[in-house]
Amino acid sequence: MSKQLLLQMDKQIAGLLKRNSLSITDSRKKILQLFLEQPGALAHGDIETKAGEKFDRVTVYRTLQTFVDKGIIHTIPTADNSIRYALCKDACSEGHHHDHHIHFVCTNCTNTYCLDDVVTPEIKLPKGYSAGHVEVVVEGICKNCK
Amino acid sequence: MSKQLLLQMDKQIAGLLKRNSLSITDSRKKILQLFLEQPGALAHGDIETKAGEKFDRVTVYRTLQTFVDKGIIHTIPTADNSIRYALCKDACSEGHHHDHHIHFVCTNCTNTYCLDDVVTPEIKLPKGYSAGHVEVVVEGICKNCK
DNA sequence: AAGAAAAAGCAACTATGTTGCAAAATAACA
DNA sequence: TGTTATTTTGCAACATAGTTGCTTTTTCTT
Repeated sequence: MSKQLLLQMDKQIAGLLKRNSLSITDSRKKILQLFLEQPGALAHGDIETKAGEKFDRVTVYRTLQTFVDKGIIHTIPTADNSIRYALCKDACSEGHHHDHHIHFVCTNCTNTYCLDDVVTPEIKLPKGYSAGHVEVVVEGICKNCK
Repeated sequence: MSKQLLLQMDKQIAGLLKRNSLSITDSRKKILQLFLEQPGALAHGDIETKAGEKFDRVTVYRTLQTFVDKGIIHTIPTADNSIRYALCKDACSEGHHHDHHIHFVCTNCTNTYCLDDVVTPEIKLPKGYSAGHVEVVVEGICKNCK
């Protein structure tokens, strides 16, 4: 990556942190950068591997938690019990997520993607049940692997 | 539970194990019984607590894995990263699950239910993506808690 | 009932996640 | 810009979750 692009990204990251009234620290910058560079979602393990040489495990956990609380990233549940995280779109704000898109897990490359243009469908529930949040995860082959 | 009902359940359990060519052991019987008694899904922790005084942790892990492999139970992913297990309907067989129903997590009682009558909707994916399995988890209030 | 096969139990280990506290970095402000 | 207050980090210790190899016990087969 060019020096200029790095500087630009640094500004973008700093702005994102400021907007969420978070202090700007090395670990937060590094972890946000990982998300911005990555098209899909990241599992905690990925982040620890990629950023972990520089930062303590605990810091990674706490940083991710902070980002989730602030609505900067959101979690994606998967069948193999490994939570993945992905950047939220602008509409998300603290304590008020708008994650009405579905998630896609590629069984070939194992990447997880947010399909931001695919909204979760209405689900008709049996009598007596009332729906809150609806989570849809589709497994299949992504466009890069087909 | 009456003695007669227990005997009947024992027969049902033994049959289920035999049909899946599994040997009939105390732990398998006990764990299956837990699933049959329980309306909702069970997390590993629940099972370890309820059956764990009698059985080794490792046995519980291996038994659940065996049941999943045979298609006797299936897993339900949840947002809090705790896999839950529930009995499969008859249509499931080894390596070939027919879990086209959705799952419901009650935010009040925290129970997880299979809504067997609610089938997963068709999802229209962007160009290039091909869908395999679709997993839908709805959060809300169940009919017992409303 | 005896031998073969499968499963359970045990021990040890790895991975994952959490908490309290002291040290270091960041922010606020004179 | 330097000083203090606040926030965040790193460390240590702990708690929980899950795995693997191996021996003993149980179940199955005949």
